[in-house]
Amino acid sequence: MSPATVSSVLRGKMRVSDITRCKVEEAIRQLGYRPNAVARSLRTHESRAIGLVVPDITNPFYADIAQGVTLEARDNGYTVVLVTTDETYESVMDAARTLVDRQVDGIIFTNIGWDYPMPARAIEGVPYVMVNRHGNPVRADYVGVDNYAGALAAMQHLVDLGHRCIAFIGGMENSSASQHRLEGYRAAVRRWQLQADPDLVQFGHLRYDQALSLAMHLANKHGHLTAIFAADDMMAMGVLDGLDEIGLRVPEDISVVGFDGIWPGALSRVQLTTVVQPREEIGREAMRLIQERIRGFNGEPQVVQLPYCLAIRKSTARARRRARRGSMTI
Amino acid sequence: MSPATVSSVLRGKMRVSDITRCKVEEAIRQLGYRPNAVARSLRTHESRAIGLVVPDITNPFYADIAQGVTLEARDNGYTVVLVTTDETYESVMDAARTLVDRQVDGIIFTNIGWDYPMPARAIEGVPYVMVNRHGNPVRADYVGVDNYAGALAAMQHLVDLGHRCIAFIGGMENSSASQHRLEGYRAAVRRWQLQADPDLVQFGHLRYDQALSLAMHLANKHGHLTAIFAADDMMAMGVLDGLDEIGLRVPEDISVVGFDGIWPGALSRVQLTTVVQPREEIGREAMRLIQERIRGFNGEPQVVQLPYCLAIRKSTARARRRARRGSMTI
DNA sequence: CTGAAAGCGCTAACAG
DNA sequence: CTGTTAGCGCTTTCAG
Repeated sequence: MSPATVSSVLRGKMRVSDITRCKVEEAIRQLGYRPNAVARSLRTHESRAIGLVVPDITNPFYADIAQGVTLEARDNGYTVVLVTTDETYESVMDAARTLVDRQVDGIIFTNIGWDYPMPARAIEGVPYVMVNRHGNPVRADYVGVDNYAGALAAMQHLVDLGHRCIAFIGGMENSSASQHRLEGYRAAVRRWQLQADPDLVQFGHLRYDQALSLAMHLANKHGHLTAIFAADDMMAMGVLDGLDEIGLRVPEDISVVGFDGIWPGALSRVQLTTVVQPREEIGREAMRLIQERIRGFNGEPQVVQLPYCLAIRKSTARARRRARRGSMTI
Repeated sequence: MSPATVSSVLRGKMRVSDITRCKVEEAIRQLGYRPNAVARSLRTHESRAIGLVVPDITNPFYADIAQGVTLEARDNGYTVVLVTTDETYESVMDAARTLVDRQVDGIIFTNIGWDYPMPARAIEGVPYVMVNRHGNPVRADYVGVDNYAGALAAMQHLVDLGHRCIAFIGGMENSSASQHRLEGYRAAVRRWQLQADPDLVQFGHLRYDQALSLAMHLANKHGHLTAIFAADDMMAMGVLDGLDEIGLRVPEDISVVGFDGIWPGALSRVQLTTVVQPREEIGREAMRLIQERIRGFNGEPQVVQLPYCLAIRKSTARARRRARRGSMTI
């Protein structure tokens, strides 16, 4: 039996008679034959693998996205090559190069800086999509939520509760997501004429510990501060813990809102109010977009904004004047 | 210039003169040439890729292990192919087949059943290591902690606090990790003559929601119950939330101990006492073991037990008789 | 020290 | 409908 015939059977081509097809299938079963995907890739220039670039798989936000990507990939016969970066341009490009060298059919980038000169030479010709952050201007397909509107909704919620002095703790300054959330915050400050002190805007670089100390600093310095809006849940949880540390109660003394909707925020002990993103669905959608491109779709960059949703839990409440620490109750 | 020469330069062979080496390197830079890893793999029968099989990347325990694997892989020029399973034998074998077809150099399996007939035909010849669970008997390299001793330490801590009626919520029954933790629990029951009721041992299958309802059930049914030892932190957090739900306070009414040491348990709102495993290090060690095998090491299966550590936080306290719900305080 | 040639396992194009 | 052939891009003998 010729290799070409076997190949045809495997690929389900219609050019082979039912009788030989059966014989081939039988032989395959007998010998336990498994085709070599690497040889196939070399020949067809298609690896059926996609690269997934995340800064930190340890953060449930990315883990959830990875879950979505992985499931959707499996359903479509794709395999996922996972690469982590340290958020620097160099490491992202390294990741891209590795992936391209391995001939992945496409790359999904999550959370990379919007000032990166993508597509760089490293990924010439390989389709890619951006998740959660996009470039400036948008040069590739993007999936995420409307960060501006989400932030505005969070702020609106706080304003409805009577808060007038609200701090914002942002993530990475070179990220479209952070910038749009900050714009949402600023729009709210203008629209409802909230206290507008530049010192109320700080950047915690998406890190729990930085947010923790920023929260302590802000709360101590600004006696009127009654609410903090953190640009992601990791930071929001840092804020919660920082506030605990200086004896401030949430939500009685200070309200806290996060962004993302990772599961630890929903624990009954935490009950973080937050703007929840459909993370797994974002991952799946990214996988769908990349497949379109792989199949040759060549239209303008698509921007897919999935719906967010404000989960009002127990970290927010009506604004009340804070009792000063160490003073008598007024 | 012949391809052979270029190849020699790339592979750092000593057979090429410095002068041509420079010329080649220059040309490579000029043309932005990047070698095709797929072609190389086909030729050398080495893909420099390893497969990582996890049940659920969304669980921080696996995410942390994946982080360790990924970092160690990157440091050694390996790439990680991530596959998720649904914990069934079939899906694990599917994952293995996919990985083997793609010619990965080795596979790291986390948390697969110990009754699986590994090595199965699917992975004949491809080295693999098991993380957190091993087969029965041990047929491959394994990395984890001493689950028996860890469980015993957790129990000892509870006994030291005066607890005599302690429930155990286990994970998967067909897992070595769960079984060893259960043995630790049973040894403690015998050694310190604790209350030994078979109904105090339940299985929550590593799921938050199942542990949540089991905790409510156990606490309601067993009035003397003063402590619960959950076989992993996800379940322990379910226990915490279940207890909250029926108005029981932790640790005043009931103490809770977990296993793993995932970060959400350390939040100041949660403060879960737990047996912490060095998860990232476990991932790194798994990657190291697999590389030894890939390099041809062919000795007996190695069992690497990394040190655990009991983190005593705020979910455990001295045992006290519980006030019965709805009754007056005694 | 360098080049020519063979071939990894597969698929596509072409003949029979 | 089936078999033969050529090559995907690389590495590795083996000659020169």
